[in-house]
Amino acid sequence: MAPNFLSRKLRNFMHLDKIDLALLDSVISKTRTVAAHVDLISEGEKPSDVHLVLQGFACRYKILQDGRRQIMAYLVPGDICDLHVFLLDHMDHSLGTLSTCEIVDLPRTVVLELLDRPNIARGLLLSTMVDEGTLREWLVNIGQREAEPRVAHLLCELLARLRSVGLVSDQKYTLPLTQVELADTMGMTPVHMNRVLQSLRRKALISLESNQLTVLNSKRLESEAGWNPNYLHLRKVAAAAAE
Amino acid sequence: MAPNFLSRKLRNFMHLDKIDLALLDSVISKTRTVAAHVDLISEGEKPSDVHLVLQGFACRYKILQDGRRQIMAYLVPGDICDLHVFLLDHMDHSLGTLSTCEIVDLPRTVVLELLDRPNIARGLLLSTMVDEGTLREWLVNIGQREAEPRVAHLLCELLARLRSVGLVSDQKYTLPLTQVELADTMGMTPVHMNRVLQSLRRKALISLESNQLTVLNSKRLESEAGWNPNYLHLRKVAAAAAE
DNA sequence: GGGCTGCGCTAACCTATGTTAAGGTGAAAG
DNA sequence: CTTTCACCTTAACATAGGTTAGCGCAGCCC
Repeated sequence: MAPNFLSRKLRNFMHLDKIDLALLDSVISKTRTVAAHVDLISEGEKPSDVHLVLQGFACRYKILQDGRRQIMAYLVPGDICDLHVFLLDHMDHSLGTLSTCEIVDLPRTVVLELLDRPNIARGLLLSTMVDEGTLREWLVNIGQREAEPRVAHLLCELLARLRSVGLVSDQKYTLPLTQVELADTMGMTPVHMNRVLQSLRRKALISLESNQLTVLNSKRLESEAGWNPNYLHLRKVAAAAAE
Repeated sequence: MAPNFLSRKLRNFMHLDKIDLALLDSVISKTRTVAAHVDLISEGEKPSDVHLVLQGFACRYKILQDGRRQIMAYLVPGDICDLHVFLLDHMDHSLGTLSTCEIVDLPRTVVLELLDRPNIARGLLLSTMVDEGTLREWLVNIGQREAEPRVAHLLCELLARLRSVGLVSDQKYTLPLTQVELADTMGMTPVHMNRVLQSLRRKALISLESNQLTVLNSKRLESEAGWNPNYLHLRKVAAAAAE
């Protein structure tokens, strides 16, 4: 059975006991596979389930009148979205897959069941707050940093986030995104995104081919990015033994 | 006594009964005045109280190593920040005043008291979600829009938000910010901020003098901005009678 | 096998925005 | 009354990043 990325993630924040872990395992049993570039829910719709990503990359995004798209968040394995979404009666943005994904739809009742377990509840709330912090950091990133440090920052963040759920080995992770999608994330054009990636490669900070991203020199990449991981609030539990 | 901006705001989302209103009134009795440009809490500190703004403008912001500042949110009268902040053990950003402010510090116990009233709790949760939606919209704004529509968008948002708490009359509101602060909000330089404001004035879309902003032509300002207020989720209760 | 199509890459050119510098005004301070 | 200081304003110049266009390659369909 696939590792439970949700419990892996929550254990970055909280200790979970056997019962918690069993509940989390049961919750992810009904997976569905969603193709790339498919909406899980679209702007304007009434939210129904909470979505949990177990594999692949999904995102939040908005499309403007003129067709420009801004990707506002990546959802990677272990990420759960919109814990409290039931309160709203229409989505003000869309949620869609970027790559092929394994998704779990959590109906309201199941969410409430999870929130009944104190440590799971705290973990989920904390990870919601981390999502918000991440959003704020993205705003800073786009508002203040020039293109190259901006991209470097994103790559550092993904390294940290994916590592926290065990998806990094050897400073390498899968980045199943096209340059157009990266550009729409960073608020720049695909042409410029390409220029930046070339430059990062030329400086031997990263390598990226066929969706495999390797951080070749994390020290320098981080300093280029002005990287400070405090907003991920990951220091709580140092060790996270594999399942 | 000053109007209770918190209950005004919550009544945009939920119906509140007499007991709710009385509780909200009692909660805002211990106000303190904070001078402009003072931190309510700084990055790295352990959060203690939840802060409520009753008058003036405050903001969330971060400062980068090189001294650049990004303002990530405005807190205007009625805004409450970080309902769940007690969960975190250090702030990943700062909270500070922009103008002179009236602030209420809500200790944990008072917050819990508020959350005990179901309609207040739902209202607070909803307004937290609106804050998040606003943050996402700011990301889109900075990521995708050019300077002039970007500023126009901010001014439209403030018109809507301040109107929802009764602080707009005659398409006019108080904007107690310098052009430097506006620039730090919009991810641009003060010089360019000035150019944009001049241009909006020349087009007779706004007037702005001594911190009074008037929207002269909201139709055209909104179309310039690509304005869509759906993310404020304000349509719930149409009427909001004054206290 | 030939033609699409999506994606990465590059070049030449253009423009929105940043940079630097300096003058003007009004309010506060001495 | 004079000085100072914060803020607004404008101008001249510099550049990061946008725009447009085109090539090459790999995978896929017929």
